Amino acid sequence: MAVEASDKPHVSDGFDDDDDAPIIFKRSTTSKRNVQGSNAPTSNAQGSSLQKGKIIPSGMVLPKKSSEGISRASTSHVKAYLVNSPIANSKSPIGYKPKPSLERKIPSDVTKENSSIMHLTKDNCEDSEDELDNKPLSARLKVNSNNAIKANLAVVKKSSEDSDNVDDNDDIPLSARLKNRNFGTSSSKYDNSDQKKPISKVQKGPQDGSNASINQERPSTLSVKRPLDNTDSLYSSIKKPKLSVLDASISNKKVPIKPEPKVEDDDDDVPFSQRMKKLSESSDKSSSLKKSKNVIKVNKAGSSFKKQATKFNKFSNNSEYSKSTKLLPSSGDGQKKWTTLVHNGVIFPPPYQPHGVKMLYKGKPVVLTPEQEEVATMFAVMRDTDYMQKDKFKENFWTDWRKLLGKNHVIQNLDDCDFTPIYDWCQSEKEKKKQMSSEEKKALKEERAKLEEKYMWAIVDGVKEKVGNFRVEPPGLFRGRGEHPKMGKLKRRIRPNDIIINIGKDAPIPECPIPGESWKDIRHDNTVTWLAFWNDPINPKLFKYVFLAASSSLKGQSDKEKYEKARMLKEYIGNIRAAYTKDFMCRDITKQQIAVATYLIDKLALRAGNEKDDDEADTVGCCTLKIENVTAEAPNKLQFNFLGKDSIKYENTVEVELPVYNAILKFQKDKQPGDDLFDMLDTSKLNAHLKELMPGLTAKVFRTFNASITLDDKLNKDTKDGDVAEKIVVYNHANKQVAIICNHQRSVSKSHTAQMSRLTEKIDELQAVLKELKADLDRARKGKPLLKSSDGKTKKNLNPEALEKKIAQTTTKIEKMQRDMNAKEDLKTVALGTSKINYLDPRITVAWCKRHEVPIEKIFNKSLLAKFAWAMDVDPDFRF
DNA sequence: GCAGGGACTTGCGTAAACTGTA
DNA sequence: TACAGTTTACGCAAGTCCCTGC
Repeated sequence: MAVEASDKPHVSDGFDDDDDAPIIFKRSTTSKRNVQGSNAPTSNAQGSSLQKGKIIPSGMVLPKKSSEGISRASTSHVKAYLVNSPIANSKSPIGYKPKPSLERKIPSDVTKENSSIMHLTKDNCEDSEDELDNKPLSARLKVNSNNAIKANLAVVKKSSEDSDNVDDNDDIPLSARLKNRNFGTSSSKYDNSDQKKPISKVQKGPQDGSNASINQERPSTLSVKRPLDNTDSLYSSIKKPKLSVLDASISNKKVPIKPEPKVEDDDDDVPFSQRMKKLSESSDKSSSLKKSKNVIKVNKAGSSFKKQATKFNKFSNNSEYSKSTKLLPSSGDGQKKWTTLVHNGVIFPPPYQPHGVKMLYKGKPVVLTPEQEEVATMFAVMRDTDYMQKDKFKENFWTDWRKLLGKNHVIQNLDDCDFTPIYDWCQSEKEKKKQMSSEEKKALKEERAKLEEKYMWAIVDGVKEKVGNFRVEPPGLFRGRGEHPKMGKLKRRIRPNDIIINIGKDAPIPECPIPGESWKDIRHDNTVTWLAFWNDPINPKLFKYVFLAASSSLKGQSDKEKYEKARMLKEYIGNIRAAYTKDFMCRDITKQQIAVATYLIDKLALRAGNEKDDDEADTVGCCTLKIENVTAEAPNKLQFNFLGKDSIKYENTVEVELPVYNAILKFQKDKQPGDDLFDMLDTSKLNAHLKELMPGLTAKVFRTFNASITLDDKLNKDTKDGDVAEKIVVYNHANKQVAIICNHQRSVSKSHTAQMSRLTEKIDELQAVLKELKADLDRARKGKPLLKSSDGKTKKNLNPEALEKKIAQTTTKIEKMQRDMNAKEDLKTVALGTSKINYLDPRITVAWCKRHEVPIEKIFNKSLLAKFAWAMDVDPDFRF
């Protein structure tokens, strides 16, 4: 949904019938919340609980507004919670400072205060708080983002300027950079002009049945009609046979629902691919209408999308099976995921080939059996890694290797082992491989591809889909991250009788590729998406699965549902924040802990934090924070310091609301280091509570929501006129903000410093050339002969026009290098990919590219284009 | 209500592939 | 064309969260 900021944006309770009026969100007051209740959430997303007909708990927080959509489900269960929402009925949500409306005060002059606090006092203007309701807390931070973008853009404008504009805080943990931001800043106000545009577009009809939260007051007959100008024509033209996360919420709409045409219902049990074929004619009609509309709008960018579509079509045509870039109808957990499934199982790594190179023990060569040698080689190749500095790694390796050696082996301790001969042999093999001619490399690649071809594809309901990881993991030493207690243990070879295959009942059982062996089991479970699995040899309680690739329809559908659920949170977030704010001072300690934990998850995009076993690395998330992970700094700052997922350090100091600060002090009282901060809480309790606030809501939805809305907001706020390169700078910067919020870090490349030095040198050289050219131009204009070049050579006399051209070329080159250099420095510790792959709704990017004529290939690589094929048809006006 | 099994998503490091430049 | 530098794809570890059975 597009929104543009007015000078005083605020949040309205509902939607104005006036299509042309800007969408205004206004934080609801007590009395209005009941009115909202009549406007059920209709975002095209819904939790599985609804699908399964679960009763919606009475505590459900109502969304601020509904979406236009098509209800395909019963609405009875929705009505139940519409009536009973305590939030809607609450009179004084803020316990410590009674106030009729739900308010967290945003300082009126946040830039001056430089505070990240969200105040609760009444004497702050409602406007500023209202405008923030639909933004992630992180996005409210006072960011130096604009400066950074300007810095990068300035390079384009002023090539000769130095690179002072790059962030100088790259050595600070990503999360810590947040502290420079101001929660509650109005820097990311929606723009009113933006608000208007999309609304008018969206109201023409939901592009994917999910976009819109718009025009809830429309007659129901309108909302259930399948719009002809739906941007996702194929998708839209196909009846979704089952309720999805997306659909159920639509059903919340308290309006009479126009039934779907019966003919479509009959297709419920027909595989999607077949339904697609069946419906292709009708969809063609609508899509052609839609396409013609988009072509006009999209112009140059449109051609890029068309090219992409052609690529997919080519792929599809090459196959004897249909290849869909559209999505399967949703199916919730425990429901049918496929009707027919055919695949060829998995491929095993080749058996170990002994090299016969002898390692040394106390300086003497030792003969090893092939099994012993294989494991010794695994250890030898890790010589240059950090694992070799870790005692636990060596200890675990020694324990497992010793079992293979036997007690009476000549090798009696690891310290006297010298693996250098094996290491050297591996290095030389590596080198040999490197030295192979390109023909040899190509031949090897083709040979491998030929071997693997049959495993690469599965046929799901008649559609050829790529398999993600069809190669069985080879044996190796376990590379647990951080201080994993099992690092270095031998990950044994997986054999066919470790593997359970899942396949369609009528499909041929994949032939076991190892003669004389057989699969552990064959299943025909169509409620799951995995094709095969085996028990993790390191932790047999865990499994390793073979799934379809990210580009598959099944994964795409799941992805889309994820983003729709996050979009739905946008409708609920205001009331959810009000609800937890109310509980900050609750006497019920569990409630209070839930409130504070939810606040942290919302504000800092923390992960939920499941309990962990002792045989895993000691990392934490929100619910598992230990008291030493949070340090209170008077008057109201909290300093976070812990190891999160993958043992990535999270360091951040933020100002919080006083009740949160006090609550943390209370939770820490009388506890010892190592004790849980939230001792009354775990993720299941937290998620159960969240589900009472919004169907399907869990802690991780906040991350998706925060990430996507931040991208949407920043793109729309910061994108200015300019060339594609400038726009990409804006995009990358928005992407960077998201990565910082999510604490997506990467280690600085070893060659970073050298690369920067080289770039600096090159820029200096070009600056010298430019200076010389300018002097030449000056002389040429005066009709004087050119001076000799710096190396003493006589220059060819050029006319002023030619020199001007050269100057322009050199300037452009410098600008590009400067821009690349700034970007490189700016992003050296930030991993942009993770958020792009997992957290940013691709429709935001696609729509932005269309609006601003940026070729989508500049933002999404080949894999992402395939993964997000479902998002490519999005309307240019799409807003998260 | 809880524990644990099970199925999936998220995440970083690195090998492999690709691209630009001399 | 070779090589260095950069980007992408892959591998697999490590999360989240649902479901089931006691």
